[in-house]
Amino acid sequence: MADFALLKAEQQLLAAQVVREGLSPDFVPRFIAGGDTGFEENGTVARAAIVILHWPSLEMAEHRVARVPVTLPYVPGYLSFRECPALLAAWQQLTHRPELMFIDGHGVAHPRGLGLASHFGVTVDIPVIGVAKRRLCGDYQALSATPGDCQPLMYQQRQTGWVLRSKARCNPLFISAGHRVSDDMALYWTRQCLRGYRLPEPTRLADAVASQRKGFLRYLNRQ
DNA sequence: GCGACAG
DNA sequence: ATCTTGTCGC
Repeated sequence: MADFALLKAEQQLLAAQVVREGLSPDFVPRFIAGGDTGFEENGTVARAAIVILHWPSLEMAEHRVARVPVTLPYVPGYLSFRECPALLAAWQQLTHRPELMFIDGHGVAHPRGLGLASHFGVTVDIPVIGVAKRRLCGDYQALSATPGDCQPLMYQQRQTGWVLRSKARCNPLFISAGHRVSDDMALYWTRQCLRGYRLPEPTRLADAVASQRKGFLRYLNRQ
């Protein structure tokens, strides 16, 4: 079994390296990436997918998948140690260098400020935004039913991100800075990448690739 | 002690 | 995350 006390100490060291600012108002990326992880072989193998999209069209320019044996069980608060290896393997296969990336999971909206998006961000040192579908920690005021509405996510009297109603009749998204982005820019760019679905395009497409949705891969290989 | 708990 | 079809609601 893993030594979580040791992993906790490592998280604290990495968390100290997280930069919660970046992306000036005039920032214009050429490529935006999206990353997500799935599992196969009864959960013994992690399958990470990273997609590269053109900005502002958000059309896919590249997509890579990496399979890596799982070394740790899923334990809330320690997810990054489970998924980072596979994500890094996919990252090394890329031929494009994105200026911004979205990852399925929390950034600093984590008990020790080091969710997957922050862990990966600090490791590759590029701007990363965390997009989670569920809350890990923190509280927030109720959201209205209006699409686009948002509320700050608070944890121990500090804002750790935003809760965003990205689409009508859908559960909200939990947006947080991963690395080299501010809370506001994380929210801004997430909104910029929304195209009518609950998830922003980078994460939505990475999820489609990682989960190998039937018909999606066939769709990619055609045209 | 009890409840919460990303993917 | 994953095992899985149809079904109710907007």
